[in-house]
Amino acid sequence: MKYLTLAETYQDLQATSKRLEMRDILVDLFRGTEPRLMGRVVYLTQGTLGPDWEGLQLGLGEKLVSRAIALTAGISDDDLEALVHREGDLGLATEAAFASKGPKQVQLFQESLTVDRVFESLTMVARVEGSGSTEKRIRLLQQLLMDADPLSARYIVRTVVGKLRLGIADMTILEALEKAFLWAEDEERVMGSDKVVETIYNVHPDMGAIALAVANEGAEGLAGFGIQVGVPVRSMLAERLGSTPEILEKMGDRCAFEYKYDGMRIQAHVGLEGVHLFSRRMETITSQFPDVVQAMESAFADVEAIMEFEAVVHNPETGELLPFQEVSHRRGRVHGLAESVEDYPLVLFAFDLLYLDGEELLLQEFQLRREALESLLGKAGEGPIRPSTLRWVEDPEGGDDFFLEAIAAGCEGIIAKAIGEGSHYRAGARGW
DNA sequence: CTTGCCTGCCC
DNA sequence: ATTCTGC
DNA sequence: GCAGAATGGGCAGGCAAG
Repeated sequence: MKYLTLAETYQDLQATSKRLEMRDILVDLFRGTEPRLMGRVVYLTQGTLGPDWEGLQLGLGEKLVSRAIALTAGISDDDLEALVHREGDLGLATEAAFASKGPKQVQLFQESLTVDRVFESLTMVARVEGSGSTEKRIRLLQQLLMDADPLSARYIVRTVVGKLRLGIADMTILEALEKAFLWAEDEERVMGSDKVVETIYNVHPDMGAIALAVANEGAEGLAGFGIQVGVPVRSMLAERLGSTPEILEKMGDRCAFEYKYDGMRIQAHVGLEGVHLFSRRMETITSQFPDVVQAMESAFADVEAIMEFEAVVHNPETGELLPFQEVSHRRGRVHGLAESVEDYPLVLFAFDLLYLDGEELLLQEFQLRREALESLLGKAGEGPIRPSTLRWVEDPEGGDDFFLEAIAAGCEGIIAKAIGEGSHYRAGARGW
């Protein structure tokens, strides 16, 4: 498959803002794609090269990509900057530069770019490291752009800087996958009626792998993708509500209030093969938190579980909780890990349990998950792992006190959580 | 060796 | 994280 | 109400340059 085919599809997508139309453009693309290529096509359309937890980074942003473009098009940095200003973004500027004096001129003997070539080149860019790697990354991108027609160049550049701006993202791609491979040809349904693919994606957020499976095997391909220790579950998120009446309307008269800790979210997976930690955005952060790994190992031996925590730096002498800024010193840390563990000691407030010893708890009501969590934590004993502070509420009007209490405890506020019917864990959605 | 740009990811 | 837009 | 894009503050690491 030519990359230009993909680029033309992207152009079509940009031409409309109607979501159903966008979805159908993607459906046509997917149905016309060799199954073998579906993983790569979907990753590129997402603007990635693999699942988030694999941590591939291109390591090129606006500045460095600009250098590659200027070199390839044979224009000065200043000229390129002027073009960006005129055209609106770096992708369009590249297209314009290539169209007027593009490298197409030297292209008589080259084959046009394929999806494979683009994907593999970008993967190479992501893999380079060490001294001289910046230069090498730029050169690799330059070589790729050298063979690109103007339209392809627009989207390659946007992919690398991480701003495809197609008007579509995860949800639309998932719906398109569903329609392309699970619906009969020409079938029409209410949008989002089944959401089989999305449901799988929520517990196995690797769209390339899912696309490949569903393109090759249809619905049966989805069988192998259930919730699994070691694979992150998409986080359920909170939305901001301004007032008690709003909370009442959203949650009904009975709900739970919980401290909203000013820390960093960690999804912990413990199992027979060790501990895995993931960030809210499904990045692997295991090696950055050896203290957390150790705490999990000693608290949850012989257990298989997926739990969610808010990690907060505290003062062990006073028990005082410290603000987000403190825990942010630990994010991304590779050097001086032992010192940072000392300097920024963590408390881990457990607030949800998604999986326990072969049992999926995602679909259970909040009370049940909370009970299971507390009983699991009961076995953990003393230590940095604690249950989040929670209050079952009969009368939400009385939430003001709890709010003030949370603020006094060093928290950002409170979170209202629905209970009872419909209070399952809504992975990937805003529901708290 | 130190400094500062650049990138990526947390909120 | 928040804010804005279009459907 | 949802999906997507754009934007902000702040931190650490990797690398290039001095």
